[in-house]
Amino acid sequence: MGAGVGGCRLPAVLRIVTWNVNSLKARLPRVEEWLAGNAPEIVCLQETKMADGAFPAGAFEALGYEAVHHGQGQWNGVAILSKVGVADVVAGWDDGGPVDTDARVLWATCGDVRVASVYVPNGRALDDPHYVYKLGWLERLRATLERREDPAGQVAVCGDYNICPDDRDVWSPEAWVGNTHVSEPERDALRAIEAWGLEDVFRRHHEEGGLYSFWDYRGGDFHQGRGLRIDLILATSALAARSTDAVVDRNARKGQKPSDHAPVIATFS
DNA sequence: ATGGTCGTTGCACGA
Repeated sequence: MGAGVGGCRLPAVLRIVTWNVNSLKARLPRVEEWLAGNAPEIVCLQETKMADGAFPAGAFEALGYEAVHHGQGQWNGVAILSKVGVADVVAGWDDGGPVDTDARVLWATCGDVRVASVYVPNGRALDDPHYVYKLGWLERLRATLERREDPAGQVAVCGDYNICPDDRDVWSPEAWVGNTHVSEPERDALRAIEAWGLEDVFRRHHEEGGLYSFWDYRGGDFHQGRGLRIDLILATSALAARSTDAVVDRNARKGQKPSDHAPVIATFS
């Protein structure tokens, strides 16, 4: 597909995936298997946990993907894989602000979509300095969108936001009171990003709650249904208007050596 | 969830 006549190389259907793989080194066999079976056009990965020199670009090339990676070593790390081209790559912040040694954001234009793969800081605890870093990081992302991107264009900001947009996205809102991922400042920061002109594509297709993308490895959380929806595909209205469906592939959370996150897949016509 | 596991790298910490 995509090799049509008349010079049109864009596929009729576009699927955008976001997946926190929790170490691409540990996860490569699972990721390769999943890509071979699903073959989405654009994939945003987070927590690759490797340096750029260790990134297995050849494995993705063999599956038909052009790949770009922004890593730092053993923590963080984000990547974009594309069957529809990669252009205008921006790794990290380009706003001239303070140096951020964490590799958490990567941009590329893939076909007709401007794509970001983001790994928002966890925050750790409401009284932890890392929580302040998280809120500042989200504001920096919002300011980058405002300064550099076009809200009237087709933009997808995909990744692990480490925020549950609302209580429908939390297995037990009561158990999470006082924790990160659900606090009002975090949700306000996410809403401020959306207010620039982005929509939660999965929510567009699923008003119901109880559908999650992350389950802690501990305590059998996956089998107990104790999950969070923190992996989001945010799209501008021009792109969201093309969306026909969005799903979480829970099967990828099963079996041997799964990531603690499942891939989220949005389909566009 | 008081913890529970799995990833990193070492013999603890991050998610």
